[in-house]
Amino acid sequence: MTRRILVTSALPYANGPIHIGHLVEYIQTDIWVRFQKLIGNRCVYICADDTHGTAIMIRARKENRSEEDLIADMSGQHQRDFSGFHVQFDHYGSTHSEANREQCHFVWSALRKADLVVERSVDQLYDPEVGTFLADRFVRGTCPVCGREDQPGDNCVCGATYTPIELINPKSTLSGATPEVRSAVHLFVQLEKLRSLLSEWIDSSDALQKETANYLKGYFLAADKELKDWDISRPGPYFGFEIPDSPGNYWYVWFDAPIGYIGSTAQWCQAHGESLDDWWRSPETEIHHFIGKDITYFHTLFWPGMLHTAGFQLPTKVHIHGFLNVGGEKMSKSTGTLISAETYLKHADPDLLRYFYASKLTPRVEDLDLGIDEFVEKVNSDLVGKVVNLASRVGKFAGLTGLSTEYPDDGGLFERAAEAGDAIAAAYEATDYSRATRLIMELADAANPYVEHAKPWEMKKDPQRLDELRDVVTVALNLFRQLAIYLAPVLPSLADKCAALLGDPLTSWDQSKSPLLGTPVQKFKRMMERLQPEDIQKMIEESKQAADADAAAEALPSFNDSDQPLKDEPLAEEITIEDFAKVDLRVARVVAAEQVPEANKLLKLTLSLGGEERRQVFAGIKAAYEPEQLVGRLVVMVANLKPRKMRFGLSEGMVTAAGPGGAEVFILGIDEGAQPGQRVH
RNA sequence: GGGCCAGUAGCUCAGUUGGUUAGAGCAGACGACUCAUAAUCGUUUUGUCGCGGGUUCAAGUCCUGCCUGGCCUACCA
Repeated sequence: MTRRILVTSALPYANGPIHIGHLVEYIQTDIWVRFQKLIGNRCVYICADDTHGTAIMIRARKENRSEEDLIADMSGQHQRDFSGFHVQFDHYGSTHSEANREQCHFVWSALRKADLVVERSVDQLYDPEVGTFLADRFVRGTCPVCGREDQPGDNCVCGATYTPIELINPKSTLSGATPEVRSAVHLFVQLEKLRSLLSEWIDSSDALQKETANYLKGYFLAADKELKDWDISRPGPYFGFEIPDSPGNYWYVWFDAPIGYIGSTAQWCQAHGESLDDWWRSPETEIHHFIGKDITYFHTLFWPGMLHTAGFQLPTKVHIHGFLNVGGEKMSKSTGTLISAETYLKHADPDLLRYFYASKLTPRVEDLDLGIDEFVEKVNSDLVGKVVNLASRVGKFAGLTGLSTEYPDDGGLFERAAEAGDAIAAAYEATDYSRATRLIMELADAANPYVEHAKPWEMKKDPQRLDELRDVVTVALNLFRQLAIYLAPVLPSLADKCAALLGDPLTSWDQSKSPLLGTPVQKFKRMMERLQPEDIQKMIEESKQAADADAAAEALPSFNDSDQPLKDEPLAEEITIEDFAKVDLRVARVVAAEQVPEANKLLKLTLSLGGEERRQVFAGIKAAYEPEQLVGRLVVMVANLKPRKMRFGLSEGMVTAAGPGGAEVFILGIDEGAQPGQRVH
């Protein structure tokens, strides 16, 4: 029976590029979807960019462009990266779409009708400079419990948890300003009213891995605790959808993000003449969400509550995976292990990472580790040494012989591999890809000795033995073809290459059950390159450099320079280097500075050009500098300026400075190490 | 503090409801082959199955205590 299955991955946030950590999930999901399609189920893979929230708003401002422009840009990048890793969505939408707004309105009115929404005033920190309320992660300050400085807004390394309002000396990470406490009305969903529904769903639906169900029951749904109300609004300004019956308030990004699954499906339905109800309101349809463990509660409490209230089907299964570590450590920018999809693709084949993740993924909520040596050894040994090599070692003969018209005796290898198909399929179905790849490699391990013992290279030397040779080729390539089919969900491009070699598209799992016979074989081409440890090193190196560059850029103040000065005083006429050389600029040290009581603007400076050389200069900087500030400083002077007799004495040069005048005068300094008397070239 | 998971050969792991001398792949050693991307094939070394108790005719497998490591502990996308 054909199942109808809707599959989603979590929506990537539009505030950053896709990295190899994200890819665990998209590859996990894509493998499952490809598997479902291969065995003939009706399966649709839906995703979208998650675009709303303060972070997007702030970043758009910083980059001086509209949010729409920013998210369009990011969505393009995301889709490019996913496609680079052969992650194939049926539809990729955006939470910032009319389709999604419509669904949000619908869910919202259902929540209102069910009387689940309450209003309450909330005290929150507000950044007066940026003009926005601050989420916890946008505040840092001193821990009220242990006194450590520069701690996050909600907890401290000492283990204490608190609210940002309790922080001592809080600072906004957006502007550095000191936030003030302001109160605003927020809207809450009363989850407690949905307790029995949620309990029952968690208990009896089989939608959750056992450890997740236990965790939820023990922690959130414990008998002695109430489910807290869920704050789903944010006061403006906020990049998102305004709440229709609460002007000035916007839905919190976590309200409209999961609804984005539905909104994006609606777009797909629109484009393909499908009915949304068939996919979200039909008990005939399975709904599978793939998510990371960090967003468990959003998908297992709030989301089912919303779905149920709005009359949608509850998820059939929420598949939760752990995080990616690299070399046993958390990924980090500074060590270069937070490798972006883009960087990876410059140095290695995406299928290798797909295979490695597959070999590590189980149905459990466990973190997985990308060990660099392990990665290289695993993919080279399994994929190149075993699988591809099987085709490669008979590839040259195959062009001559083609495939036999009857399947030869292979000692039962093909049949055993065909029988293994069910167990492999069951492992894919259960998202136990580790098991699936292990079973497949057992088959590959059995196939290579066949070729070894058959000795096709001896047959090739004897024209009399062409039929025998053809039989060996037929067996080897059919065993290879089985492997390619079984691995097709993981390695789509290998399946394509196998199909091209044999002139027979791989479209169905059942093709693994009967051998391909009586057809010619195309000229063999290499199907996969070995991975070199240096390839990975290059990725890490490049990521590290990118991180350093980012950090450097971050450290700089944002350069938002006005164009006014240049307008006030346009550039002078072009000169030659000779013209410039006429001006003798010298480093000089201010050895004395004094007020000139009768002058309105002048200070009298004594400048040293080193040794005994002294110049007396009157400078118009009285309003900007105190004499004491200047003594000892190095300045740049025009040393060959014709001396000018002034009312207070002779001025023997000029100190260079910029600014419109008055108090706005800035003397040119020079970096440490320069010596008085040196010329400026 | 509480909860969950894991601890099996140098490495990554498999060991179904307890049942014969505990397995695979990789790495190592020796040998073979040359069709193949220094790939492959054969033989082969290595384990107090974290530690201590207990149940049983029989425990890596069940119970219990402990040790070690990891993860989680509601407004962070």
